[in-house]
Amino acid sequence: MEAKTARSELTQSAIVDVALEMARLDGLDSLSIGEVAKRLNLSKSGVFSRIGSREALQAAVLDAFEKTFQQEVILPALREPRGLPRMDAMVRAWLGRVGGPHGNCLYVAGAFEYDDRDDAMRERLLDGVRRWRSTLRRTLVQAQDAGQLREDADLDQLIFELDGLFTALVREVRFLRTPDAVERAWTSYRRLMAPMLTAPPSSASEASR
Amino acid sequence: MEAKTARSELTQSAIVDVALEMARLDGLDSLSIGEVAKRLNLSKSGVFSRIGSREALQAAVLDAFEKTFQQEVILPALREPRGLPRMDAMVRAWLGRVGGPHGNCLYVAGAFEYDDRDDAMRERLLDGVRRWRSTLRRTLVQAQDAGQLREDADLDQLIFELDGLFTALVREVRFLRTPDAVERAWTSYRRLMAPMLTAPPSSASEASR
DNA sequence: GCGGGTTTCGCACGACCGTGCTAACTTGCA
DNA sequence: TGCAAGTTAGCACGGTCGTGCGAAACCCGC
Repeated sequence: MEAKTARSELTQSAIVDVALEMARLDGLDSLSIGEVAKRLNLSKSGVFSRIGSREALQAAVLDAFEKTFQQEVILPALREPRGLPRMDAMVRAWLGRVGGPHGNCLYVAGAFEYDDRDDAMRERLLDGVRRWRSTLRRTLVQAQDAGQLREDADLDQLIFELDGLFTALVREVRFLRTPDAVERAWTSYRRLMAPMLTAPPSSASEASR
Repeated sequence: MEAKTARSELTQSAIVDVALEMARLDGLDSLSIGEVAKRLNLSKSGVFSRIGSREALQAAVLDAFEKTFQQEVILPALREPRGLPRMDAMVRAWLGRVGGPHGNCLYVAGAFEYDDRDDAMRERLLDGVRRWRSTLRRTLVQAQDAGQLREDADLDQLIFELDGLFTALVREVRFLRTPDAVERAWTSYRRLMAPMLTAPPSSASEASR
């Protein structure tokens, strides 16, 4: 089960790669070992012996997703200065992702697969979402510290609306397939932030677009 | 397959009832005929012969959901005067639903099950969402006609944000299980509408809360 | 009470699921 | 080169799935 050779690690990561791809399209819950095996020209038990169990595969896929999420959304934003610019960068990266080919977000779509459940996978998903939200919060607090965001801004409310905007965008792009959905989301973001800003010199949130 | 007796219609509706219940919890896609049969103490083929096929059952469930949606959200609002009051009533009914035991919305959750597909069920779901949005639009237009909503309000943008708010709320309540999520959604709704109102005498949107 | 139509059941089929077990294969080290 | 360890395949098991088909049960009009 555990990887002990270079080769096994290679197939392991190939498995997780293709499983992540599948989970993005059909959801974490409809991952099947047999289908993964078919796409890799492996035997079902070959895949199984590598990953240990279906649930372990789902967990590994979630980890892999978290990694790409960090890579594509959070890490680039860390190159921007703390506070609003970093916030804008994160939002820009997030919105950009949804438009792309790998636009689906397991933290969004997974929420609706596991909402009325109570198992380990739901907890895992929750952890991911909580991490993401605490990153948002940290950035917003830094914006407050920098004097860019009003001190009396209700951060919980703001985070609810921001994460809600992301959720809505995924639905709009992938289900409704509205062509200008990303544009609409940008407009929403600006409208959302504007009243919270401390009389910006030239609307930091708008300028960074 | 078709109902020809009073009794058959009764079992038919019993089947759809329990199937709707199940679809609300686990999603339209994980409906299974065997599970429905088990919960009704019927044989699997008994259920099957009544509904014709799994897909027909899903369609019937969707129709039943639409009916309850009309009943619980749209119909009560029609008793309010056109325009903003009716809009507020619809939103109030919607938000109230999510808090309740049957809070899940197939138009929201289903969107994430069928987003990357291209079959008849997706089309059916889309039709439902489009109907709902056109109801929203009609009400907003009536609010404009009544001089309550600014003529230059971007209705498409507003509808995106409103429906997005509903989507976000479902996730917040059922997945995150944030206790005061409905309160947050109300706050969002008021913030969303406020800039669009035509200098209200005493904020119609707030008063109706 | 009996007959005919309607409804439900029992059973079977093939497909796919996750998971074990054992044998075959590949690889790296002595 | 040979041996041991690690990796994959083959196969089987029990389960659930949707779907068909023929027989049983039921209900209603005569």
